[in-house]
Amino acid sequence: MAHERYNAPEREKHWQDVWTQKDIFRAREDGSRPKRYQLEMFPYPSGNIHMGHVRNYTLGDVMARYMRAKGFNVLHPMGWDAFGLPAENAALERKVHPAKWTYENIATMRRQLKSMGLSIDWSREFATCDPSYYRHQQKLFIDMFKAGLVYRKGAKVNWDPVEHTVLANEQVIEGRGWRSGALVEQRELEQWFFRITALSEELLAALETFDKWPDYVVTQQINWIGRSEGLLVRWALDAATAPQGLGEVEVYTTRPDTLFGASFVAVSPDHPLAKAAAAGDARLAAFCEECRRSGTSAAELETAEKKGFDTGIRAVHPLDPAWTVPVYVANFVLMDYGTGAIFGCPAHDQRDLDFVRKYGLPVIPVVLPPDTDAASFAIGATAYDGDGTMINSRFLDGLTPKAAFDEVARRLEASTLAAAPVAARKTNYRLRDWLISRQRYWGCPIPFIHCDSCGAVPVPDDDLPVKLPEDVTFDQPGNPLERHPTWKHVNCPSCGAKARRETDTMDTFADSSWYIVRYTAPEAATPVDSAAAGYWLPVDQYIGGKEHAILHLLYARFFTRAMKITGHLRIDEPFSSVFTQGIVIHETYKAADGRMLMPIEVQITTGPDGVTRVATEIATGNPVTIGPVEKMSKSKKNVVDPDDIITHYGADTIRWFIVSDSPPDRDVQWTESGVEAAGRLVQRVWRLVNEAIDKGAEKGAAMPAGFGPEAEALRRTAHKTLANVGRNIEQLRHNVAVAQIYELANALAGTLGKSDEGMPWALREATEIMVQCLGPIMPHLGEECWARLGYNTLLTEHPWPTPDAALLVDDTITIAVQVNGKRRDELKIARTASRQEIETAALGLEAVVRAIEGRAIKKVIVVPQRIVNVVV
RNA sequence: GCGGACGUGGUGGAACCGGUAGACACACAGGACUUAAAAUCCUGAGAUGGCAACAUCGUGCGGGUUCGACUCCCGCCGUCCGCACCA
Repeated sequence: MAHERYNAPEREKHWQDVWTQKDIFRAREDGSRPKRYQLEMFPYPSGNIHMGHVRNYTLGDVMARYMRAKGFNVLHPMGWDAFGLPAENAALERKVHPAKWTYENIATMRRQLKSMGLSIDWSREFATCDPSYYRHQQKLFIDMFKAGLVYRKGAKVNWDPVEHTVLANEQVIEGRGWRSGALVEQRELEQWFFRITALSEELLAALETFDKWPDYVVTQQINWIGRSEGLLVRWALDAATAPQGLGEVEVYTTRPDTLFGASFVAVSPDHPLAKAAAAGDARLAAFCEECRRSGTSAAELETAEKKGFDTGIRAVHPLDPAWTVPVYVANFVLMDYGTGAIFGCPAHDQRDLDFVRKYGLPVIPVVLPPDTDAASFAIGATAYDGDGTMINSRFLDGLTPKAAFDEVARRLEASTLAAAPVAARKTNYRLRDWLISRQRYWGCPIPFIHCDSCGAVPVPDDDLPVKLPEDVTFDQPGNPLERHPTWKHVNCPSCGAKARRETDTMDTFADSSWYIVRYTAPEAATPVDSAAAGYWLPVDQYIGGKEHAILHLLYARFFTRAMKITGHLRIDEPFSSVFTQGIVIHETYKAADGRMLMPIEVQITTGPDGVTRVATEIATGNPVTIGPVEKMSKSKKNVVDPDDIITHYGADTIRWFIVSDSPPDRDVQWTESGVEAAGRLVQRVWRLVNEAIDKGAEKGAAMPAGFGPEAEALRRTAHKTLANVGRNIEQLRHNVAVAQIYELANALAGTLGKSDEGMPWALREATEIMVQCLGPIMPHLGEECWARLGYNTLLTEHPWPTPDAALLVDDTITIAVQVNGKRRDELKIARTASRQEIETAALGLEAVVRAIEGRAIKKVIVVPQRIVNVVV
């Protein structure tokens, strides 16, 4: 019987309408079922969805649909990370208001996401730029301020004098603003900070329990927090050389064991000691100024020379009052780490060694590497930072560095300088407080009012939200909020005097740090509905790009803890499990005249050798060079528009292809032939299902008493596929699940023409299993087949079947037989066969006898159900 | 420099806890159907030698452990990513 082709675009629309009408993806709290909060990182509404979105949301949707079928009460929401700079740039370039631009993009992208057939609860959708969202963020901000987790302080920023704005480090290119080209100034501005460092230790400690996070993410977060154990050591300054009023300098060190190898002390150009010394020394002042001016970009730092300036001041060694070392101002000492001052031990620190070689200071080795002769040990061009035995260190000699560390700490803690202990143990962190002030319009207004007498006063609850004014223009540089005629002029909520509204807005990372919580009750009058949050949180699985492995995840972790401290939440961590997906890559194409071409402008054929791929430009017929496979990007032009694929092939095809072939955590290469294969599979499944229905048993027919071998084999394949597909989806190995569904489809196709006892029943069973297995990945086709199979219920609402355990293990198995580790034959034998039976059968195999060549058998290793190895 | 990941046919990848390497898919070749094409279906295929049976080699390179290594250990090489003067 001939069957119509499956009309994907038409049927997909139909099933999406059915799902919407029945409202089946709406999530409700239900204590009778286990909950599952499945979340993918919400998109920035930049204009259109791209393949990265398709991959992200497909991976999550397959999981959400599978978990739903497994009986979980699933929350799977979607929203918009809608504040941000691109909207302001669009306003600048196209004279369109950021809100209009943003909401138009949201409308487009919502339509595109819906065309993918995602099982999203759209009733919970929100955009972070909506006052109904950010008013609660303002409330959280004020509560965090009251809890001491928000504060203001002066901070150095990159100031663009033309744009009148602060620039991120990435926006400073060779010392100039990326947009204006103006020389960037370092300005000290009062800025708002989150006190994330207050939680350094607990943010670090909890990482140890993250067994369902990628290891690399945990490692990167550990490094980012950067805990180190050290000692604060106060060095007295030689009074004869020190500036007036300065008696000491405090350094931070993780290697107090190497103190007897010290040859200098160095301070940052911004250190008070440097400033005091520069006050009386014009050349030093000029040196400090030069250090401040030099770039802070990674590239510049890498090549920057280690430079120092001898202040003439001498510092007294804390373990020997008779020993002094010079104090330098050095460009490589950072003011905002430790104390902004260090002591240098060149023998055991490469950077110190480089510095000392330049300025001719002594190098004293104090750690002797193992199995090295003390008399001949010397430091050349390379510092030694390994373990060993202390030497040249008086009372430390012979100790390990670790023991020496403790001994120095003990002695210095006990001795005093100016009536206080010389040293104290100190744990330091690389993590800095989170600067969130942005001198921008399109962000969440910071809800504070500056009053000359009361200081920074929070906006009262009743006055929230502080809404962005809509009547702003972008025709001049700077922050529109600053120059708005009325917005910032308000009265102090505390004393009533004339005051000034804060015009900074928040870093958009703040918006995305708690949206996961808001999804649990997006309409709640308070930031959090504790019943809803208590039911749904934490997120059971979070899926998104690797680029957010550090900051976004860390900030969301911080917010969760801060919301607990301020009484909004009762959990510590937002994500039980995190998964980071790879990117979508594609070949690049270059025409002879150097133009990059898009994939749709290029036709690929196979060359005369049958292997080489040949590309031609469709419009001109000219040859095209196939370039490297790279991340899809507009500049490389190697982008494929998801809309085109969905229109042409349908959503199921794009979903199937994007999870095929490559493991989800690796990059996936988009190929035209791969999409065609996915499109073919859609039609093939439809044909197979129809043919199987023609030849199969009626829906609900009684299971026959027995099955012939062909029917039995099909049943085994079907049940194994069912078990494997479920397991692989749970482990986010979608590509393997896809391969297994192919295997079942192949088995079904191979069995269709065969007649065997019980075959009609087995055909229907295998077909239903295949449809259910592909349902989470190709939900529309799944529904269509399900209806064709005679069901008037939805596949989406049908429980995931339990495989028959008896069919998952074979009675007869095939095991390999090796001779001296080389496979020589295979053996079909009962699964329950004893070692002796297996050995006898294996030794009787003709190929095995031949391979033994009459040699004496030393031993036979038999691993039942696995392998036999004959050793001769 | 520090940290992390990866390396398997022409291609993407599979291989559970150390047990038949190459599942599945792409590309390719041959065949069926067709006047023909498209679509579809079937078959083949790691490399080398051989008509074949079969043999040898084979998971980046070099060692090691083991009856047996893509898998574990040691040392290299290469690619990619993150951080980067952190005392």
